[in-house]
Amino acid sequence: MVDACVKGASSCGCCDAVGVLRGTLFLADEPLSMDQLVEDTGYSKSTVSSNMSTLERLGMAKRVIIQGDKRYHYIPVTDPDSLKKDMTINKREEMQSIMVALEKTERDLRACENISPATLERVERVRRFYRRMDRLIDLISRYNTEELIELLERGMI
Amino acid sequence: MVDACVKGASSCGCCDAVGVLRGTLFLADEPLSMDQLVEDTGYSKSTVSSNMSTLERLGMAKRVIIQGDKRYHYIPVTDPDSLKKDMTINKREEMQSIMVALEKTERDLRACENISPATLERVERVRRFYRRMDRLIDLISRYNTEELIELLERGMI
DNA sequence: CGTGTCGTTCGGAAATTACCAAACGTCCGA
DNA sequence: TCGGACGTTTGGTAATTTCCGAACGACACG
Repeated sequence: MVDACVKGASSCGCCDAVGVLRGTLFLADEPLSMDQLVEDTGYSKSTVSSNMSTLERLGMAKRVIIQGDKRYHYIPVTDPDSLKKDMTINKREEMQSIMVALEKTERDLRACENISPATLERVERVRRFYRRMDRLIDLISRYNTEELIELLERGMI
Repeated sequence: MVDACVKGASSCGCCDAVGVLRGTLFLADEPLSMDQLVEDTGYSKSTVSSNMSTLERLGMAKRVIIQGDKRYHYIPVTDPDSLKKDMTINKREEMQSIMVALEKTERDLRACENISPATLERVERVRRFYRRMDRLIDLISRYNTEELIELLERGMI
């Protein structure tokens, strides 16, 4: 399980520790303090601290306050809506940055004297594609998973 | 433009060179030989060779034969269907590996004596979520982008 | 105001990764 | 069968990244 989290983490550019921490948190029975994470994972306190903040930033973990304990405790984020939301947001940002670059490239190409029409056409086509994909992800984020599946299954017939 | 490709490459776990090569290829007017890629990017022949094969494996570039030239030439893959296909395939594989891990974890938890019901419940919930997402991506891969947008826009009303 | 507990930040060491140059294998023509 | 053009594979090195321990800042309590 931890392995799968490590793989997932590395596929979104994070180091192994992020995956290990996520997996540990995910399998824990109760909210874990930083000391417990240090003990369970074998990483140092500083490593746990910095990587837990990236987990938090990515929306994969949350801090909670335990009554009568002044330390922070972490819980894994597991509700479907949050998970789906994070997925779409990440994908969306990726799309946006590519689209910005494509638009700039298109402008540069047009400004240039001896442009190759084929290249320009290619840039345009890819830009159109990304614009569509962006729109698609936007639409997908407006539905919940159930609705989407139902809608698409209905469309298949 | 090349920058955006580099960012995109690093977001799927590839090194910068993969992005640079992809961007270079994308902006080129014609199919490029390895020598030209070496010259344009400044990387060594060995680096270009190995990274072009990963680009090929990822479905982002293709080899073509130019008449009267025994060297390989590369072209960027830019048609929407291929791009979408690769996106969904990659996402799908990611899902599958997480699901396998979740299933194994669930089995292990059940086999264990003193399991926490809360943990088991959490694993089940997340697994259900991933199963749904997998189904969703499967459905998405069966349509083309236009159809999907139309279907979802219609559903919005 | 000290003191102790927590969590974060910082500098350097260790491990990993990316890259290059050289050696190697393969294919083709002479 | 030799020689040359191409592309791939293989150590070795340089650069990056990860991680740790120590120092630091914040906060609560006596």
